Amino acid sequence: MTPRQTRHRDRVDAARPRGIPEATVARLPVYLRALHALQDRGVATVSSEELAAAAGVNSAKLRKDLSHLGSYGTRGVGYEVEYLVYQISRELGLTQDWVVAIIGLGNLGRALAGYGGFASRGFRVAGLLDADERIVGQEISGLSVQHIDRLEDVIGEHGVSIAVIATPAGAAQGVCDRVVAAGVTSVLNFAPVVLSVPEWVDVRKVDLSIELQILAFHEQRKAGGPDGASGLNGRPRGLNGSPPEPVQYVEAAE
Amino acid sequence: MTPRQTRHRDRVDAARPRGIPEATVARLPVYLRALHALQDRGVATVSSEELAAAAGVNSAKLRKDLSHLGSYGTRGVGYEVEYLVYQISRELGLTQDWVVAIIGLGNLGRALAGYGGFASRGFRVAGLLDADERIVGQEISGLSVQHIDRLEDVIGEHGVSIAVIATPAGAAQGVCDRVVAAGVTSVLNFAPVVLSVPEWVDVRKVDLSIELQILAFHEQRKAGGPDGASGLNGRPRGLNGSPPEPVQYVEAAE
DNA sequence: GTTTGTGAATCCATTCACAGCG
DNA sequence: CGCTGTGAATGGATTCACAAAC
Repeated sequence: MTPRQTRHRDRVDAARPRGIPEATVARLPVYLRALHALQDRGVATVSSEELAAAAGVNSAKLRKDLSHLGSYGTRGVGYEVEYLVYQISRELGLTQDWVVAIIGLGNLGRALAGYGGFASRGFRVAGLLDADERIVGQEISGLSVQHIDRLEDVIGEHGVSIAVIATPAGAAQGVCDRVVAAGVTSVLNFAPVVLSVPEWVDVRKVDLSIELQILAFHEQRKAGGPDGASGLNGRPRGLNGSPPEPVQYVEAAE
Repeated sequence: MTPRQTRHRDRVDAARPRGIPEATVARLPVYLRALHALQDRGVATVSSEELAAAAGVNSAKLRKDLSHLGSYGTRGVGYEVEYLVYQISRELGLTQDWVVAIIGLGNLGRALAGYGGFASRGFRVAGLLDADERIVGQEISGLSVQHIDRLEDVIGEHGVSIAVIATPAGAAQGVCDRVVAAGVTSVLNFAPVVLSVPEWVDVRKVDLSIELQILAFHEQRKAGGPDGASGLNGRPRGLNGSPPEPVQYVEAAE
Protein backbone atom coordinates (compact mmCIF):
# COMPACT_ATOMS: atom_id res chain seq x y z
CA MET A 1 0.00 0.00 0.00
CA THR A 2 1.97 2.92 -1.15
CA PRO A 3 0.36 5.98 0.36
CA ARG A 4 1.58 7.94 -2.57
CA GLN A 5 0.14 11.37 -2.67
CA THR A 6 -3.15 11.83 -4.37
CA ARG A 7 -3.92 13.52 -7.59
CA HIS A 8 -6.84 15.63 -6.42
CA ARG A 9 -6.70 18.03 -3.64
CA ASP A 10 -4.07 18.80 -1.20
CA ARG A 11 -5.32 19.08 2.32
CA VAL A 12 -5.59 15.47 3.23
CA ASP A 13 -6.71 15.38 6.76
CA ALA A 14 -5.23 12.96 9.22
CA ALA A 15 -8.36 10.87 8.85
CA ARG A 16 -8.31 8.20 6.12
CA PRO A 17 -6.19 7.79 3.11
CA ARG A 18 -8.05 10.03 0.68
CA GLY A 19 -7.83 9.07 -2.96
CA ILE A 20 -10.30 6.29 -3.56
CA PRO A 21 -9.87 4.84 -7.05
CA GLU A 22 -12.48 5.96 -9.51
CA ALA A 23 -13.43 2.39 -10.31
CA THR A 24 -14.15 1.80 -6.66
CA VAL A 25 -16.26 4.93 -6.34
CA ALA A 26 -18.37 3.74 -9.24
CA ARG A 27 -19.10 0.48 -7.45
CA LEU A 28 -19.88 1.85 -4.01
CA PRO A 29 -23.46 2.76 -4.98
CA VAL A 30 -23.97 -0.81 -6.13
CA TYR A 31 -22.80 -2.18 -2.81
CA LEU A 32 -25.00 0.29 -1.06
CA ARG A 33 -28.03 -0.90 -2.93
CA ALA A 34 -27.27 -4.51 -2.14
CA LEU A 35 -26.79 -3.61 1.51
CA HIS A 36 -30.10 -1.82 1.66
CA ALA A 37 -31.77 -4.90 0.25
CA LEU A 38 -30.14 -7.01 2.96
CA GLN A 39 -31.21 -4.53 5.58
CA ASP A 40 -34.80 -4.81 4.39
CA ARG A 41 -34.58 -8.55 4.84
CA GLY A 42 -33.36 -8.08 8.36
CA VAL A 43 -29.86 -9.40 7.74
CA ALA A 44 -27.42 -8.04 10.29
CA THR A 45 -24.11 -9.39 9.12
CA VAL A 46 -22.76 -10.31 5.73
CA SER A 47 -19.56 -11.86 4.42
CA SER A 48 -17.63 -10.47 1.50
CA GLU A 49 -18.60 -13.54 -0.47
CA GLU A 50 -22.31 -13.00 0.05
CA LEU A 51 -22.28 -9.29 -0.52
CA ALA A 52 -20.17 -9.71 -3.61
CA ALA A 53 -22.67 -12.15 -5.03
CA ALA A 54 -25.53 -9.76 -4.33
CA ALA A 55 -23.68 -6.94 -6.01
CA GLY A 56 -22.53 -8.97 -8.98
CA VAL A 57 -18.78 -8.68 -8.44
CA ASN A 58 -16.20 -11.06 -7.13
CA SER A 59 -15.31 -11.11 -3.51
CA ALA A 60 -11.66 -10.12 -3.80
CA LYS A 61 -12.66 -6.97 -5.62
CA LEU A 62 -15.25 -6.17 -3.03
CA ARG A 63 -12.79 -6.55 -0.18
CA LYS A 64 -10.20 -4.44 -1.94
CA ASP A 65 -12.79 -1.77 -2.58
CA LEU A 66 -13.94 -1.68 1.00
CA SER A 67 -10.38 -1.63 2.25
CA HIS A 68 -10.02 1.77 0.64
CA LEU A 69 -12.57 3.14 3.06
CA GLY A 70 -11.03 1.61 6.14
CA SER A 71 -11.17 -1.63 8.08
CA TYR A 72 -14.84 -2.03 8.71
CA GLY A 73 -15.05 -5.81 8.76
CA THR A 74 -14.40 -8.45 11.38
CA ARG A 75 -12.21 -11.38 10.43
CA GLY A 76 -13.93 -14.69 10.72
CA VAL A 77 -17.29 -12.95 10.76
CA GLY A 78 -17.90 -10.44 8.01
CA TYR A 79 -19.34 -6.94 7.88
CA GLU A 80 -22.07 -5.48 9.98
CA VAL A 81 -24.66 -4.37 7.47
CA GLU A 82 -25.87 -1.24 9.17
CA TYR A 83 -22.42 0.06 9.96
CA LEU A 84 -21.24 -0.54 6.42
CA VAL A 85 -24.27 1.25 5.02
CA TYR A 86 -23.39 4.23 7.10
CA GLN A 87 -19.73 4.25 6.16
CA ILE A 88 -20.38 3.96 2.45
CA SER A 89 -23.11 6.59 2.58
CA ARG A 90 -20.82 8.95 4.32
CA GLU A 91 -18.02 8.34 1.90
CA LEU A 92 -20.31 9.02 -1.03
CA GLY A 93 -21.63 12.16 0.58
CA LEU A 94 -25.16 10.86 0.92
CA THR A 95 -25.52 11.83 4.54
CA GLN A 96 -26.24 15.32 3.34
CA ASP A 97 -28.96 16.40 0.93
CA TRP A 98 -28.20 17.34 -2.63
CA VAL A 99 -30.41 19.75 -4.46
CA VAL A 100 -31.11 18.90 -8.07
CA ALA A 101 -32.71 20.73 -10.96
CA ILE A 102 -33.98 18.97 -14.07
CA ILE A 103 -33.87 20.89 -17.31
CA GLY A 104 -35.95 19.58 -20.17
CA LEU A 105 -39.22 17.80 -19.42
CA GLY A 106 -39.87 15.70 -22.42
CA ASN A 107 -40.48 12.03 -21.86
CA LEU A 108 -37.12 11.45 -20.30
CA GLY A 109 -37.22 14.46 -18.03
CA ARG A 110 -40.61 13.39 -16.76
CA ALA A 111 -39.32 9.93 -16.06
CA LEU A 112 -36.44 11.41 -14.12
CA ALA A 113 -38.67 13.78 -12.17
CA GLY A 114 -40.71 10.84 -10.97
CA TYR A 115 -37.84 8.49 -10.33
CA GLY A 116 -38.00 7.14 -6.82
CA GLY A 117 -34.34 6.31 -6.65
CA PHE A 118 -33.46 9.97 -6.30
CA ALA A 119 -35.35 10.92 -3.19
CA SER A 120 -34.38 7.74 -1.41
CA ARG A 121 -30.71 8.55 -1.75
CA GLY A 122 -30.79 12.10 -0.54
CA PHE A 123 -31.36 13.83 -3.83
CA ARG A 124 -34.06 16.47 -3.70
CA VAL A 125 -35.48 17.70 -6.96
CA ALA A 126 -36.11 21.38 -6.38
CA GLY A 127 -36.71 22.70 -9.85
CA LEU A 128 -38.10 21.63 -13.20
CA LEU A 129 -37.43 23.88 -16.17
CA ASP A 130 -38.35 23.84 -19.82
CA ALA A 131 -38.40 26.20 -22.78
CA ASP A 132 -41.62 24.91 -24.29
CA GLU A 133 -44.59 27.11 -23.41
CA ARG A 134 -46.93 24.15 -23.55
CA ILE A 135 -44.96 22.39 -20.85
CA VAL A 136 -44.31 25.34 -18.59
CA GLY A 137 -46.92 25.44 -15.86
CA GLN A 138 -47.69 21.73 -15.98
CA GLU A 139 -47.45 19.93 -12.71
CA ILE A 140 -45.11 16.95 -12.76
CA SER A 141 -44.47 14.82 -9.70
CA GLY A 142 -45.76 17.58 -7.47
CA LEU A 143 -43.72 20.39 -8.94
CA SER A 144 -44.76 23.04 -11.37
CA VAL A 145 -42.56 23.35 -14.44
CA GLN A 146 -40.98 26.76 -14.72
CA HIS A 147 -39.79 28.64 -17.74
CA ILE A 148 -36.14 28.25 -18.59
CA ASP A 149 -35.74 32.01 -18.19
CA ARG A 150 -35.94 31.41 -14.47
CA LEU A 151 -32.99 29.01 -14.53
CA GLU A 152 -30.53 31.23 -12.71
CA ASP A 153 -33.11 32.27 -10.13
CA VAL A 154 -34.09 28.71 -9.34
CA ILE A 155 -30.48 27.64 -8.99
CA GLY A 156 -29.73 30.52 -6.68
CA GLU A 157 -32.86 30.32 -4.57
CA HIS A 158 -32.72 26.61 -3.87
CA GLY A 159 -28.97 26.20 -3.80
CA VAL A 160 -28.96 23.71 -6.63
CA SER A 161 -25.65 21.90 -6.87
CA ILE A 162 -26.43 19.27 -9.48
CA ALA A 163 -28.10 19.92 -12.81
CA VAL A 164 -29.69 17.16 -14.84
CA ILE A 165 -29.85 18.02 -18.51
CA ALA A 166 -32.53 16.18 -20.46
CA THR A 167 -33.03 18.63 -23.29
CA PRO A 168 -32.71 17.97 -27.02
CA ALA A 169 -29.12 17.76 -28.20
CA GLY A 170 -29.14 21.19 -29.73
CA ALA A 171 -30.04 22.96 -26.53
CA ALA A 172 -27.77 21.10 -24.16
CA GLN A 173 -24.56 23.09 -24.45
CA GLY A 174 -26.35 26.39 -24.00
CA VAL A 175 -28.17 25.16 -20.93
CA CYS A 176 -24.94 23.73 -19.60
CA ASP A 177 -23.14 27.04 -19.98
CA ARG A 178 -25.90 28.77 -18.08
CA VAL A 179 -26.00 26.35 -15.17
CA VAL A 180 -22.23 26.50 -14.89
CA ALA A 181 -22.30 30.29 -14.94
CA ALA A 182 -24.90 30.14 -12.19
CA GLY A 183 -22.55 28.13 -10.01
CA VAL A 184 -23.45 24.50 -10.59
CA THR A 185 -20.42 22.24 -10.54
CA SER A 186 -21.91 18.84 -11.33
CA VAL A 187 -23.89 17.96 -14.39
CA LEU A 188 -25.63 14.76 -15.37
CA ASN A 189 -26.15 14.86 -19.10
CA PHE A 190 -28.68 12.79 -21.01
CA ALA A 191 -28.40 14.71 -24.26
CA PRO A 192 -26.37 12.97 -26.94
CA VAL A 193 -23.62 15.55 -27.16
CA VAL A 194 -20.21 16.02 -25.62
CA LEU A 195 -20.51 18.99 -23.28
CA SER A 196 -17.56 21.23 -22.78
CA VAL A 197 -17.18 22.66 -19.33
CA PRO A 198 -14.52 24.37 -17.25
CA GLU A 199 -12.14 22.03 -15.52
CA TRP A 200 -13.73 22.43 -12.10
CA VAL A 201 -17.06 21.08 -13.29
CA ASP A 202 -17.83 17.36 -13.33
CA VAL A 203 -19.93 15.94 -16.09
CA ARG A 204 -21.29 12.44 -16.32
CA LYS A 205 -23.27 11.32 -19.27
CA VAL A 206 -25.83 8.65 -19.90
CA ASP A 207 -26.50 7.79 -23.49
CA LEU A 208 -29.15 5.22 -24.09
CA SER A 209 -28.28 4.55 -27.67
CA ILE A 210 -24.63 4.00 -26.84
CA GLU A 211 -25.52 1.20 -24.49
CA LEU A 212 -27.61 -0.44 -27.17
CA GLN A 213 -24.79 -0.14 -29.67
CA ILE A 214 -22.40 -1.87 -27.33
CA LEU A 215 -24.89 -4.69 -26.95
CA ALA A 216 -25.26 -4.89 -30.71
CA PHE A 217 -21.54 -5.31 -31.05
CA HIS A 218 -21.47 -8.32 -28.76
CA GLU A 219 -24.65 -9.71 -30.20
CA GLN A 220 -23.13 -9.63 -33.64
CA ARG A 221 -20.16 -11.62 -32.43
CA LYS A 222 -22.29 -14.31 -30.91
CA ALA A 223 -24.36 -14.70 -34.01
CA GLY A 224 -22.09 -15.52 -36.88
CA GLY A 225 -18.41 -16.29 -36.79
CA PRO A 226 -15.94 -14.10 -38.61
CA ASP A 227 -17.82 -14.89 -41.81
CA GLY A 228 -20.79 -12.61 -41.22
CA ALA A 229 -23.64 -13.81 -43.37
CA SER A 230 -25.58 -15.25 -40.48
CA GLY A 231 -28.40 -12.77 -40.95
CA LEU A 232 -31.63 -13.37 -39.06
CA ASN A 233 -31.18 -10.48 -36.67
CA GLY A 234 -28.20 -11.99 -35.10
CA ARG A 235 -30.12 -14.69 -33.39
CA PRO A 236 -28.26 -17.92 -33.73
CA ARG A 237 -31.03 -20.38 -34.19
CA GLY A 238 -32.50 -21.83 -31.06
CA LEU A 239 -35.69 -19.91 -30.54
CA ASN A 240 -36.56 -21.46 -27.29
CA GLY A 241 -34.29 -21.21 -24.38
CA SER A 242 -31.32 -23.29 -25.28
CA PRO A 243 -27.82 -21.88 -25.39
CA PRO A 244 -26.52 -21.20 -28.87
CA GLU A 245 -23.90 -23.91 -28.69
CA PRO A 246 -22.87 -26.58 -26.23
CA VAL A 247 -19.42 -25.03 -26.30
CA GLN A 248 -17.66 -24.95 -22.99
CA TYR A 249 -15.92 -21.70 -22.53
CA VAL A 250 -13.37 -21.45 -19.82
CA GLU A 251 -14.04 -20.28 -16.33
CA ALA A 252 -17.61 -20.89 -15.40
CA ALA A 253 -19.94 -18.42 -13.79
CA GLU A 254 -18.38 -18.90 -10.38
CA MET B 1 -19.60 -10.70 -12.64
CA THR B 2 -22.84 -10.66 -14.46
CA PRO B 3 -22.32 -9.23 -17.89
CA ARG B 4 -19.25 -11.25 -18.37
CA GLN B 5 -18.54 -12.79 -21.67
CA THR B 6 -15.39 -14.61 -22.29
CA ARG B 7 -14.94 -15.40 -25.89
CA HIS B 8 -11.18 -15.05 -26.17
CA ARG B 9 -8.71 -17.04 -24.12
CA ASP B 10 -8.19 -20.08 -26.31
CA ARG B 11 -7.08 -19.30 -29.82
CA VAL B 12 -4.90 -16.26 -29.36
CA ASP B 13 -5.05 -14.44 -32.61
CA ALA B 14 -2.66 -12.01 -34.14
CA ALA B 15 -3.63 -8.42 -34.78
CA ARG B 16 -6.81 -9.38 -36.55
CA PRO B 17 -9.89 -7.22 -36.73
CA ARG B 18 -11.11 -9.55 -33.99
CA GLY B 19 -10.37 -8.89 -30.35
CA ILE B 20 -11.20 -5.24 -29.91
CA PRO B 21 -10.69 -4.08 -26.32
CA GLU B 22 -13.87 -3.49 -24.40
CA ALA B 23 -12.88 0.09 -23.61
CA THR B 24 -12.51 0.77 -27.30
CA VAL B 25 -15.87 -0.75 -28.14
CA ALA B 26 -17.48 1.53 -25.60
CA ARG B 27 -16.03 4.58 -27.35
CA LEU B 28 -16.82 3.66 -30.92
CA PRO B 29 -20.42 4.86 -30.64
CA VAL B 30 -19.13 8.21 -29.43
CA TYR B 31 -16.86 8.55 -32.43
CA LEU B 32 -19.69 7.54 -34.65
CA ARG B 33 -21.90 10.27 -33.29
CA ALA B 34 -19.19 12.87 -33.76
CA LEU B 35 -18.63 11.67 -37.31
CA HIS B 36 -22.31 11.93 -38.13
CA ALA B 37 -22.27 15.49 -36.89
CA LEU B 38 -19.33 16.25 -39.15
CA GLN B 39 -21.09 14.59 -42.04
CA ASP B 40 -24.10 16.81 -41.50
CA ARG B 41 -21.84 19.81 -41.70
CA GLY B 42 -20.46 18.58 -44.97
CA VAL B 43 -16.98 17.85 -43.69
CA ALA B 44 -15.27 15.25 -45.85
CA THR B 45 -11.99 14.70 -44.04
CA VAL B 46 -10.96 14.93 -40.43
CA SER B 47 -7.71 14.58 -38.51
CA SER B 48 -7.37 12.53 -35.36
CA GLU B 49 -6.87 15.74 -33.44
CA GLU B 50 -10.14 17.26 -34.62
CA LEU B 51 -12.21 14.14 -34.25
CA ALA B 52 -10.77 13.52 -30.81
CA ALA B 53 -11.78 17.00 -29.72
CA ALA B 54 -15.30 16.49 -31.03
CA ALA B 55 -15.58 13.20 -29.19
CA GLY B 56 -14.05 14.46 -25.98
CA VAL B 57 -11.01 12.18 -25.86
CA ASN B 58 -7.36 12.74 -26.59
CA SER B 59 -5.96 12.08 -30.00
CA ALA B 60 -3.56 9.31 -29.11
CA LYS B 61 -6.38 7.31 -27.65
CA LEU B 62 -8.51 7.89 -30.70
CA ARG B 63 -5.79 6.73 -33.05
CA LYS B 64 -5.10 3.65 -30.97
CA ASP B 65 -8.78 2.83 -30.91
CA LEU B 66 -9.16 3.18 -34.64
CA SER B 67 -6.03 1.17 -35.25
CA HIS B 68 -7.82 -1.82 -33.77
CA LEU B 69 -10.26 -1.73 -36.65
CA GLY B 70 -7.62 -1.44 -39.34
CA SER B 71 -5.70 1.24 -41.15
CA TYR B 72 -8.39 3.51 -42.39
CA GLY B 73 -6.54 6.81 -42.30
CA THR B 74 -4.13 8.52 -44.65
CA ARG B 75 -0.89 9.80 -43.20
CA GLY B 76 -0.41 13.48 -43.59
CA VAL B 77 -4.11 13.89 -44.29
CA GLY B 78 -6.48 12.29 -41.82
CA TYR B 79 -9.58 10.14 -42.11
CA GLU B 80 -12.27 10.25 -44.74
CA VAL B 81 -15.45 10.83 -42.76
CA GLU B 82 -17.83 8.77 -44.79
CA TYR B 83 -15.55 5.79 -45.03
CA LEU B 84 -14.87 5.84 -41.32
CA VAL B 85 -18.57 6.03 -40.54
CA TYR B 86 -19.07 2.93 -42.60
CA GLN B 87 -16.22 1.01 -41.03
CA ILE B 88 -17.25 1.79 -37.48
CA SER B 89 -20.89 1.04 -38.21
CA ARG B 90 -19.95 -2.28 -39.66
CA GLU B 91 -17.72 -3.13 -36.74
CA LEU B 92 -20.48 -2.34 -34.28
CA GLY B 93 -22.96 -4.36 -36.24
CA LEU B 94 -25.12 -1.39 -37.15
CA THR B 95 -25.33 -2.22 -40.81
CA GLN B 96 -27.97 -4.72 -39.94
CA ASP B 97 -31.20 -4.06 -38.10
CA TRP B 98 -31.70 -5.08 -34.51
CA VAL B 99 -35.13 -5.85 -33.22
CA VAL B 100 -35.87 -4.58 -29.75
CA ALA B 101 -38.68 -5.12 -27.28
CA ILE B 102 -39.34 -2.81 -24.37
CA ILE B 103 -40.84 -4.31 -21.26
CA GLY B 104 -42.37 -1.95 -18.75
CA LEU B 105 -44.02 1.25 -19.99
CA GLY B 106 -43.96 3.52 -17.04
CA ASN B 107 -42.43 6.93 -17.49
CA LEU B 108 -39.05 5.56 -18.39
CA GLY B 109 -40.32 2.92 -20.80
CA ARG B 110 -42.35 5.58 -22.58
CA ALA B 111 -39.32 7.78 -22.87
CA LEU B 112 -37.37 4.90 -24.35
CA ALA B 113 -40.14 3.98 -26.78
CA GLY B 114 -40.06 7.49 -28.18
CA TYR B 115 -36.31 7.91 -28.17
CA GLY B 116 -35.12 8.98 -31.58
CA GLY B 117 -31.61 7.70 -31.06
CA PHE B 118 -32.77 4.13 -31.45
CA ALA B 119 -34.30 4.18 -34.90
CA SER B 120 -31.50 6.28 -36.31
CA ARG B 121 -28.95 3.63 -35.39
CA GLY B 122 -30.67 0.62 -36.76
CA PHE B 123 -32.66 -0.37 -33.71
CA ARG B 124 -36.26 -1.18 -34.45
CA VAL B 125 -38.67 -1.29 -31.56
CA ALA B 126 -41.04 -4.10 -32.42
CA GLY B 127 -42.83 -4.72 -29.18
CA LEU B 128 -44.02 -2.91 -26.08
CA LEU B 129 -45.18 -5.01 -23.15
CA ASP B 130 -46.55 -4.29 -19.73
CA ALA B 131 -48.37 -6.11 -16.95
CA ASP B 132 -50.64 -3.24 -15.98
CA GLU B 133 -54.12 -3.56 -17.50
CA ARG B 134 -54.49 0.19 -17.60
CA ILE B 135 -51.44 0.51 -19.82
CA VAL B 136 -52.09 -2.46 -22.09
CA GLY B 137 -53.83 -1.29 -25.23
CA GLN B 138 -52.50 2.24 -25.06
CA GLU B 139 -50.77 3.48 -28.15
CA ILE B 140 -47.25 4.74 -27.54
CA SER B 141 -45.06 6.04 -30.31
CA GLY B 142 -47.15 4.29 -32.89
CA LEU B 143 -47.25 0.90 -31.22
CA SER B 144 -49.95 -0.66 -29.14
CA VAL B 145 -48.84 -1.92 -25.75
CA GLN B 146 -49.40 -5.64 -25.35
CA HIS B 147 -49.94 -7.71 -22.26
CA ILE B 148 -46.86 -9.27 -20.77
CA ASP B 149 -48.45 -12.68 -21.30
CA ARG B 150 -47.66 -12.25 -24.96
CA LEU B 151 -43.95 -11.78 -24.26
CA GLU B 152 -42.76 -15.06 -25.73
CA ASP B 153 -45.00 -14.71 -28.77
CA VAL B 154 -43.76 -11.22 -29.53
CA ILE B 155 -40.15 -12.25 -29.19
CA GLY B 156 -40.67 -15.22 -31.47
CA GLU B 157 -42.78 -13.48 -34.08
CA HIS B 158 -40.57 -10.47 -34.55
CA GLY B 159 -37.23 -12.09 -33.94
CA VAL B 160 -36.40 -9.85 -31.02
CA SER B 161 -32.74 -10.07 -30.12
CA ILE B 162 -32.44 -7.31 -27.55
CA ALA B 163 -34.76 -6.78 -24.61
CA VAL B 164 -34.97 -3.50 -22.76
CA ILE B 165 -36.20 -3.96 -19.21
CA ALA B 166 -37.79 -0.89 -17.68
CA THR B 167 -40.00 -2.55 -15.11
CA PRO B 168 -40.04 -1.97 -11.38
CA ALA B 169 -37.16 -3.64 -9.54
CA GLY B 170 -39.29 -6.46 -8.21
CA ALA B 171 -40.40 -7.62 -11.63
CA ALA B 172 -37.11 -7.38 -13.44
CA GLN B 173 -35.56 -10.77 -12.71
CA GLY B 174 -38.73 -12.62 -13.63
CA VAL B 175 -39.03 -10.77 -16.90
CA CYS B 176 -35.36 -11.34 -17.57
CA ASP B 177 -35.70 -15.10 -17.05
CA ARG B 178 -38.56 -15.18 -19.49
CA VAL B 179 -36.86 -13.23 -22.25
CA VAL B 180 -33.76 -15.37 -21.87
CA ALA B 181 -35.84 -18.54 -22.02
CA ALA B 182 -37.42 -17.17 -25.18
CA GLY B 183 -34.03 -16.83 -26.80
CA VAL B 184 -32.96 -13.26 -26.20
CA THR B 185 -29.24 -12.97 -25.60
CA SER B 186 -28.80 -9.25 -24.93
CA VAL B 187 -30.50 -7.28 -22.21
CA LEU B 188 -30.41 -3.61 -21.39
CA ASN B 189 -31.55 -3.23 -17.81
CA PHE B 190 -32.90 -0.04 -16.27
CA ALA B 191 -34.24 -1.64 -13.13
CA PRO B 192 -32.11 -1.12 -10.06
CA VAL B 193 -31.24 -4.76 -9.49
CA VAL B 194 -28.40 -7.04 -10.45
CA LEU B 195 -29.82 -9.51 -12.92
CA SER B 196 -28.47 -13.00 -13.01
CA VAL B 197 -28.32 -14.59 -16.40
CA PRO B 198 -26.64 -17.54 -18.07
CA GLU B 199 -23.13 -16.91 -19.24
CA TRP B 200 -24.06 -16.60 -22.90
CA VAL B 201 -26.32 -13.62 -22.24
CA ASP B 202 -24.98 -10.07 -22.15
CA VAL B 203 -26.45 -7.60 -19.74
CA ARG B 204 -25.76 -3.92 -19.59
CA LYS B 205 -27.31 -1.76 -16.98
CA VAL B 206 -28.12 1.88 -16.68
CA ASP B 207 -28.82 3.14 -13.21
CA LEU B 208 -29.75 6.76 -12.95
CA SER B 209 -29.29 7.05 -9.24
CA ILE B 210 -25.82 5.52 -9.39
CA GLU B 211 -24.66 8.24 -11.73
CA LEU B 212 -25.99 10.87 -9.37
CA GLN B 213 -24.25 9.25 -6.44
CA ILE B 214 -20.95 9.32 -8.23
CA LEU B 215 -21.45 13.01 -8.89
CA ALA B 216 -22.29 13.56 -5.25
CA PHE B 217 -19.05 11.94 -4.24
CA HIS B 218 -17.01 14.34 -6.34
CA GLU B 219 -19.15 17.28 -5.41
CA GLN B 220 -18.54 16.58 -1.76
CA ARG B 221 -14.81 16.62 -2.31
CA LYS B 222 -14.92 19.96 -4.03
CA ALA B 223 -17.07 21.58 -1.42
CA GLY B 224 -15.48 21.39 1.96
CA GLY B 225 -12.32 19.71 3.01
CA PRO B 226 -12.53 16.81 5.40
CA ASP B 227 -14.04 19.13 7.99
CA GLY B 228 -17.65 18.80 6.91
CA ALA B 229 -19.16 22.03 8.13
CA SER B 230 -19.18 23.57 4.71
CA GLY B 231 -22.91 23.02 4.52
CA LEU B 232 -24.85 24.94 1.95
CA ASN B 233 -25.46 21.91 -0.22
CA GLY B 234 -21.89 21.50 -1.11
CA ARG B 235 -21.76 24.66 -3.05
CA PRO B 236 -18.57 26.46 -2.26
CA ARG B 237 -19.57 30.05 -2.33
CA GLY B 238 -19.26 31.76 -5.67
CA LEU B 239 -22.81 31.99 -6.84
CA ASN B 240 -22.10 33.57 -10.11
CA GLY B 241 -19.81 31.94 -12.51
CA SER B 242 -16.47 32.12 -10.87
CA PRO B 243 -14.47 29.03 -10.08
CA PRO B 244 -14.55 28.02 -6.43
CA GLU B 245 -10.86 28.52 -5.91
CA PRO B 246 -7.91 29.56 -8.00
CA VAL B 247 -6.60 26.11 -7.24
CA GLN B 248 -5.12 24.24 -10.15
CA TYR B 249 -6.60 20.82 -10.24
CA VAL B 250 -5.00 18.21 -12.34
CA GLU B 251 -6.76 16.23 -15.00
CA ALA B 252 -9.74 18.02 -16.36
CA ALA B 253 -12.53 16.18 -18.02
CA GLU B 254 -10.01 15.10 -20.64
C1' DG C 1 -12.49 -23.34 11.95
C1' DT C 2 -13.82 -18.89 9.03
C1' DT C 3 -13.11 -14.55 6.83
C1' DT C 4 -10.77 -10.21 6.30
C1' DG C 5 -7.13 -7.24 4.51
C1' DT C 6 -3.39 -6.84 1.51
C1' DG C 7 1.30 -7.59 -0.81
C1' DA C 8 2.52 -9.49 -5.19
C1' DA C 9 1.43 -10.85 -9.71
C1' DT C 10 -1.22 -10.13 -13.65
C1' DC C 11 -3.93 -8.00 -16.84
C1' DC C 12 -5.77 -4.01 -19.26
C1' DA C 13 -5.79 0.84 -20.69
C1' DT C 14 -3.72 5.15 -21.50
C1' DT C 15 -0.13 7.98 -22.84
C1' DC C 16 4.30 8.93 -24.89
C1' DA C 17 7.14 9.58 -28.61
C1' DC C 18 8.69 8.65 -32.99
C1' DA C 19 9.33 5.83 -37.21
C1' DG C 20 7.25 5.66 -41.50
C1' DC C 21 4.33 7.10 -44.99
C1' DG C 22 1.84 10.30 -47.94
C1' DC D 1 6.69 19.22 -43.99
C1' DG D 2 1.92 16.85 -41.29
C1' DC D 3 -0.36 13.12 -39.57
C1' DT D 4 -1.11 8.25 -38.84
C1' DG D 5 -0.05 3.98 -36.71
C1' DT D 6 2.30 1.69 -33.18
C1' DG D 7 6.07 -0.17 -30.13
C1' DA D 8 7.47 1.04 -25.47
C1' DA D 9 6.59 3.08 -21.10
C1' DT D 10 3.56 4.16 -17.66
C1' DG D 11 -0.22 3.82 -14.66
C1' DG D 12 -4.55 1.53 -12.95
C1' DA D 13 -7.45 -2.09 -11.93
C1' DT D 14 -8.24 -6.95 -11.08
C1' DT D 15 -7.09 -11.22 -9.35
C1' DC D 16 -4.36 -14.40 -6.63
C1' DA D 17 -3.15 -16.37 -2.54
C1' DC D 18 -2.03 -16.26 2.16
C1' DA D 19 -0.80 -14.37 6.77
C1' DA D 20 -3.14 -12.21 10.39
C1' DA D 21 -7.17 -11.78 13.18
C1' DC D 22 -11.20 -13.44 15.24
